[in-house]
Amino acid sequence: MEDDPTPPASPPTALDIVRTRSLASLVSQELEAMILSGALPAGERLNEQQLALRLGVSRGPVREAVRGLERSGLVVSVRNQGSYVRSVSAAEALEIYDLRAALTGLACARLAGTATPAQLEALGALLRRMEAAWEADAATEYYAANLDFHAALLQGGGPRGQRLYEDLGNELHLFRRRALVEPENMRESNAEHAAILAAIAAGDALAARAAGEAHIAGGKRRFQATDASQPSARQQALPAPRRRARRLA
Amino acid sequence: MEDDPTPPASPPTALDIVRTRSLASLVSQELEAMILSGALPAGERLNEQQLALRLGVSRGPVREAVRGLERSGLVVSVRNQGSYVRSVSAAEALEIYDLRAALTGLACARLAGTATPAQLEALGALLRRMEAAWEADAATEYYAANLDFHAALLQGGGPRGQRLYEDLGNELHLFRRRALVEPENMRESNAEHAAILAAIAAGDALAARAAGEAHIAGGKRRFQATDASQPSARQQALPAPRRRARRLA
DNA sequence: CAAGTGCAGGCTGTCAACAGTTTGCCGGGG
DNA sequence: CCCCGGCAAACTGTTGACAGCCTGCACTTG
Repeated sequence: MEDDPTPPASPPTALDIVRTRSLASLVSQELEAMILSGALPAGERLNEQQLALRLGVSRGPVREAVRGLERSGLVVSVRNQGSYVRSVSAAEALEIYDLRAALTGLACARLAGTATPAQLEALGALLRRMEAAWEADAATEYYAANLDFHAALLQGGGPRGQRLYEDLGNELHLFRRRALVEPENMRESNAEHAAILAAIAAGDALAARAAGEAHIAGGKRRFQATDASQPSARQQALPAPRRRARRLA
Repeated sequence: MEDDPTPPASPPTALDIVRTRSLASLVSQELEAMILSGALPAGERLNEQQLALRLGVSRGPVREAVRGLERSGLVVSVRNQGSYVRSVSAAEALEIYDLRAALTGLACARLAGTATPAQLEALGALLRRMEAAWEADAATEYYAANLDFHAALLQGGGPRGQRLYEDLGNELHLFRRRALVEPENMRESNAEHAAILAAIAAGDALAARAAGEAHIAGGKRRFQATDASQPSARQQALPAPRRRARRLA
């Protein structure tokens, strides 16, 4: 979407950012990115002072940001002890897959009844993009297109479900470094994508729902296969017992 | 830890509360209750100073609490302008029903495979409680038992889904004052409850899922019927344009 | 040598104050 | 009569500072 009836879709001016976003929201965004990128691994302790210093702000906005992240499930806090990047257990990861499957199925079903030709064409384009990426063996490109495909799917389902799906996907990143889509899986995964699109295009809500659910279930299966996912009986609730900065002398 | 590995389910001591909960979390809890009870209606502006004064704390904890509520969808904030209790449009309310249906179906399906006799008995007891409430024409009692029944259902599904369901239920309260369950609806609703329990007891995951979804879909239908739900084309994004405290003189 | 105790340091929880922005009101001009 | 610029109040955004708690080390004691 280059330009629109709304203001000329300008790349958000620096001035606009300052005028519309508070420091707390920016810090929240930054922390979320750091967590999802792995710069702050699961179990890591969040030192407010350190983060504030590093981001060049006061502790207030940092605390507000952490509260938000706590609500969204990326962080857990203990009074007088600190906040930690949440670690997701294997059981929780599997449940999250189930939830995403239900959400995806719902979105696909609705999309089967409401999809416009433009939407169908956009989905088809993403499908071809993934196919091309698979043939070129470009894993990261496939990964990006895959993300876009799912986003487009969920967007057709409704705004609330979309946000839920994104949040759950973020949480999934907290189960260790997730295994990226393996090459041999790309083909299987994309075949499922095609099935989803076909059902939507046919206007068959039930089939679309089943295909959407089956796709995420397949992802869950592939996830279980690659990641042995029986590390220890249960992951500890508070992984990093507060690593203290070592005194110099 | 007075005398046991797991202290005898003591009602949380005042000291424990002080020791484990921060002011921010308590304020968050309080604000949430005020919003859900209708004391702070949808669209209402949240004045930080006023709330802080009223709750006897500083603005810091209030701000942190509001950030959490913002993430959970109960509040929307605009920089330099304030925070408002979110108003949910009719379209959003309907989507939320769909999401809850999917979540409930998922939980029922899983429960059909894992339910213990104790869980089945507990669900049965709640069912009878609702029936008794219906015969006694005790709407509030029915309402409470209904809440418990659904909570028990979702509890069997998994902790993450349960929290999601609760959050969505809370959001639903923001669509005006929701109409309580009408007397004639109680019987229909409870029949659906019985169908759910029967399917779970039979261990039929597919039927349980369908029954769970159908029940929420029924709720959606009843919701649409009672609440005309076409108030105006779309609800304004920022309902209360900042009512300013009137000067005295 | 093991266990218990006291102390220092760091960090969180909370508060009060300052700066910037928005809002509503009032008066002057077209 | 309507519109517009200036003004003052209120409120939010942010910061810095203080108090209390927890942690870990060192020392003492049996």
